[in-house]
Amino acid sequence: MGAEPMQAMIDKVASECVAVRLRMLNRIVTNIYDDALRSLDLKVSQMNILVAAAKMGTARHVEVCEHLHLDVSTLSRNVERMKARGWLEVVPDEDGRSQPFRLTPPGRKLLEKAIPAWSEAQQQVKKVLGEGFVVQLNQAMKRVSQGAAAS
Amino acid sequence: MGAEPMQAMIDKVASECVAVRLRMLNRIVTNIYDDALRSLDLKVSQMNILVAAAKMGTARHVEVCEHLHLDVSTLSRNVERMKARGWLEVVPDEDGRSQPFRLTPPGRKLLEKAIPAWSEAQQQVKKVLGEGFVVQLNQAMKRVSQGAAAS
DNA sequence: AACCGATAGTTGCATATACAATTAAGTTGA
DNA sequence: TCAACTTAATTGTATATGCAACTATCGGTT
Repeated sequence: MGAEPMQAMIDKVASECVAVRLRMLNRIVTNIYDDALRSLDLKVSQMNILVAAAKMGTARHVEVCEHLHLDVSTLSRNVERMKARGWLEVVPDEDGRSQPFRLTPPGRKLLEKAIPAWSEAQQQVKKVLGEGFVVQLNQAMKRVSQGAAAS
Repeated sequence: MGAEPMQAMIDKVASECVAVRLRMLNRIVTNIYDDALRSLDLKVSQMNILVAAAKMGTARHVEVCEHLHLDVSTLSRNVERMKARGWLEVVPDEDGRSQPFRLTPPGRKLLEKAIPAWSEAQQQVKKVLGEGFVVQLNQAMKRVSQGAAAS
């Protein structure tokens, strides 16, 4: 395997690289959801955070990051933007280090308005990607979530 | 389906949204490849462009964008960075609008050095995601590439 | 009480991404 | 020929992302 001519290896990368395809699909799918949400001035990345907050009630950064496999600095900036828009608010906490946040009423309202648009995008994406892909995606995420904890 | 209580819908988004999982997996997988390539000061996003250029010889922006499903403005900035690093160069063209580019010798050299690191990351990712996922990913991309042309 | 290590978030910096608007250049039709 | 349209790429603006370094706070030890 190590002695293949270079051009063959380049062809192999082009035709087999998981990252290329996953990143492409991510761009395509993200754009479909973002299109559906555009009239609400909401992006799917932010909707994910709204949903996480809605589920958690009071959300700590680290918990959300573990849940979404996001770097804490990324979440910090995202939450900042969403606080500025009035969708999230900080909840006081005895621990002076932590800045747990929760949905504001306008944030919840927005999430409720977003759900019909989400449903359309979700349906469209499932149709395009196929049921088999969705099943495998869920399984892969389960595996990764377990494996990531171990590393 | 339209009359479900809101909390149930939020739970549904949290548990079923394809975008959430695909974006998570994209972050995780991208980080694995980027880790493997870090010593070369190369990211997998840029490696993808090097590979496309290597395959195409002389690459026009629009062609690369169609191939990778990338917005042209995104590619423009990426190519800009990679030209600045000496990995790509513009090829003169009769059409004054087009700025086709190709690998420079250092760009090719870098790509060759990157391939062993890529192989390790690729192997690791395939093991974590499972063969079933990779098969479905390839199929989904085929479907999307055809469907995208029609839209 | 003072120090030390761990933990929670933020900030500096760089890249990646896309939409909208713009610039530049080619093409076409009156 | 020149105006209108089209095509190729860049630029303005904003969000998303992650690594490294930093700040602030908490807890435990001495």
